[in-house]
Amino acid sequence: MVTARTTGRTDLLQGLEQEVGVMIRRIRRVIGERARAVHPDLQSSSYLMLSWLEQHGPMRASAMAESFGIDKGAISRQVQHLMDLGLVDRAPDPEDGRATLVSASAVAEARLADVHGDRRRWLDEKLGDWSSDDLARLVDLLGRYNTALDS
Amino acid sequence: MVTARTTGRTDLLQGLEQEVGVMIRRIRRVIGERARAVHPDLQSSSYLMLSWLEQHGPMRASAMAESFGIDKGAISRQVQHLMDLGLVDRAPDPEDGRATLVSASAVAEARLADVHGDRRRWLDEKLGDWSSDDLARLVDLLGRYNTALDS
DNA sequence: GAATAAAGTTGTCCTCGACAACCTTTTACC
DNA sequence: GGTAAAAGGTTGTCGAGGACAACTTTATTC
Repeated sequence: MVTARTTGRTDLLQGLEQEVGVMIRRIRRVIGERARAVHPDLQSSSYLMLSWLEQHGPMRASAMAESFGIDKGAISRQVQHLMDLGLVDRAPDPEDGRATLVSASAVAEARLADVHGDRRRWLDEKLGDWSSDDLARLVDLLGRYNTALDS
Repeated sequence: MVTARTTGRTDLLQGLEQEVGVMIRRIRRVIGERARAVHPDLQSSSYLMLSWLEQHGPMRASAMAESFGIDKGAISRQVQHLMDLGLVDRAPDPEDGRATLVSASAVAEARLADVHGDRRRWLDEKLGDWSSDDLARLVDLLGRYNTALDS
């Protein structure tokens, strides 16, 4: 198992890649459960998008495609999915007739608030022994890592 | 944007979830490129599995399913894919007639060594400003996070 | 020695992103 | 001011890849 004891940078990258690989596979379950808690038919991927919308406010589909680094066609379908479930609202962008602004609906906000409560309980259960410092460090490092991959 | 300044634990979880979501989407591209560097027809997912095998030595399919937390059927197909490309070897498990031990082939080891060189150059380019400490911390925290998700 | 469990394989289904063609609106440029 | 190029979205098609379940083969258990 790769741990912090591993000193070489090459080995660290190796470890990073593997943890990411494991994470990609494992996280699906957790996100999936959370998505179903918001709405039984909500897809995992759309849940992440909805959560993003809730925190960042109304935005264009193209901006989301940019943020997530995925195809605009995929975004379009996700938004449609969220519309079907009544979890997002769409409004024409006053600044650009081609664009529409997507935002989390009131229902979605309420459901997400519930889920955040559940998540808090989950946190206490699974990550109870983590300090807020560790948590903050992980979020910070992940954010920097994501940014670094961008360029 | 959520940063380390965010203090509440609930907010931290929110940030973690979002960074993980972004990461999952973005990392696919990088892993995909790396996979193709090992073999043009190698799938991303199989690359991660191969890399795991190289570092952890021969293991059963069931052990991999356990490690990755995915279905044994998926593992079976991935191993088959790697066999088709000549990147893994299979040997009967002397301790259990039902099981087979899967290991990275000599060819795979050689290719992976090349790719590790490339990855090192990529590291210097993208994460050049990261300290080994930061890298080690990220790997460690990710590992602990993955473990926490398990239970 | 029959019942149960575990290791793999295979078939079917679903999620989800990539790529490309296309339509609409906006912007740029002459 | 009119045409060309670019940007925002939608939709069709495809492939990767995991979930679930049925099934075969070999171990284990009582």
